[in-house]
Amino acid sequence: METVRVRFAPSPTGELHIGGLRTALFNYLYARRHGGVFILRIEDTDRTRYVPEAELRLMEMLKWAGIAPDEGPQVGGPHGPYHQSERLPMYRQAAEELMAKGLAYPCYCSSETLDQMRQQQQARGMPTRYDGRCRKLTPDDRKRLDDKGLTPVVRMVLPDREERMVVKDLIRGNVAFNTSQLDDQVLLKSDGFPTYHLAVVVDDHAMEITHVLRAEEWLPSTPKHLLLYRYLGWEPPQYAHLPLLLNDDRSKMSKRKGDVSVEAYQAKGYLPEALVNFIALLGWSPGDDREVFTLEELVQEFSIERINKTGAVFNRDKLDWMNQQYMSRLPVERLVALARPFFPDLSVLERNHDLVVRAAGVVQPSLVTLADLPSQLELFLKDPQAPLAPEVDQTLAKDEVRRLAGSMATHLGAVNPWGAKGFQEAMKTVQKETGLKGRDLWIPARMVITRAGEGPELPLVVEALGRDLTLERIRQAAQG
RNA sequence: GUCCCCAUCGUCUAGCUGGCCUAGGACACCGCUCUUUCAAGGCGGCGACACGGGUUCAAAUCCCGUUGGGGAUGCCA
Repeated sequence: METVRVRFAPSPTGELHIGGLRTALFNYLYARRHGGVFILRIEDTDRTRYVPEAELRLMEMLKWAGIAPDEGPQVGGPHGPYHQSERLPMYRQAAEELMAKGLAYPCYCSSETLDQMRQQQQARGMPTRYDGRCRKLTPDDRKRLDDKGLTPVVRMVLPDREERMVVKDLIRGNVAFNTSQLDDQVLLKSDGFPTYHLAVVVDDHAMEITHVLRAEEWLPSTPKHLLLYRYLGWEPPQYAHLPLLLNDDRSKMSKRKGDVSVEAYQAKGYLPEALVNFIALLGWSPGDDREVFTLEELVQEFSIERINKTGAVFNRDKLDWMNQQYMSRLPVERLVALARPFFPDLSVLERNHDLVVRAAGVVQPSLVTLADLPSQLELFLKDPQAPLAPEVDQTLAKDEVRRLAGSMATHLGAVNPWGAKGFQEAMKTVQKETGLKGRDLWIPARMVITRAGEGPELPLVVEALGRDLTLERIRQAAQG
């Protein structure tokens, strides 16, 4: 059996879209599952939308997600170059071959002419298609137009006779189109760059792509591609059109309503493993109730047969849950290391590394994203001079609470070894001595130690804080 | 407008070769519990086969239609 070769072919027009990441992921998974090759090809044929930074960042994002390509601009490979802008001669040659065969022709119509044509057609309730007027141009006509300084585009010719084109889609089955609904598609633009339709066919063939896994929005243009394969005498790849990722209102996922770029989720503190796991489950499922998968497990389980046909809404709540799953499984040291970019002041982190790690272990189960860690750690690292919340300030100002703090200082000072258990024991003595109990004891005690009204279980906080810090805070409260 | 795709809880989905489905799981929501705080955790609850026709002893599962949603209709990808 031939080696599976699949590609992800984004255009560098901005940040990598979540939908793009999912397409890349499915291609990656399919390649890995079948011992194939995953290729990255940069479709930079639209110079008007080109964003210089985009390509590099896009590749960084793939790396971040753990799905770096086997062949592509950075890694190279035997089928390069991997930028379409560097493959112009190949497209030109294909276009010329088609023109020589009478399967393509130069078209001199201006965009104004085309706009008008479409408007008129729409007004009459007709399908909007190029009417083919430039097909009839004689060599003399063309020469005259060339001499006028016009640069034509190259359009493909549709079959004379109406014909049924069948796309064999691995996900949707056979999908039939009638060539009478197709258009004399532009293949080469007047700037000499190819359109997507020509470039994708030429490149997929040249790069020996066996399977095209791409978003469903491409399904309607697949018959054009099939026609081109036939015109050029090439064997088309197999197609699988992936269900779309949707906004809450079920329209195609886009900016406007929430974040759609991978960068945005990285910046919010989502873990790549969680994001990948989450989007893998959008449009695909393993067939049982498992939901948490490593990349390796996804590779083992993945199959095109289990991709479904319906578009999937990108649900942030579930992503949060998924991220939390991964957050809670992280080794604490790693958690802290990954969260570094989210600390406003790294020096605090460095000065208190051991404390930070112990404290991170305490708050870990309740973290949703990496970005949550700094704020959750605040009560462990709080500056003694920092202003207090009004209700904390009021409570700590009470004589009764000063006495409580005094009692705590005495009895906690004697705790040995230091820890949650010793703290509990000592607090029993404090309870007897002060006569305080229940909420009257525990809420002020919490405030004495953490200077906050809420937080993780106090014994755990105390254990993580350590003897010295805890006692220091208690003494400060005792003195008022 | 035209063409194409799709249709199970609010969301992601299981169900695909019809009977094991009084439709399972997860997220969200609600309740209880644990916790002398807030979360997290544990337990439970709410909640769907779009509609109408067929086919069949039997349909969420097959067929047709309707409705609804989406996508495509660019010298963008």
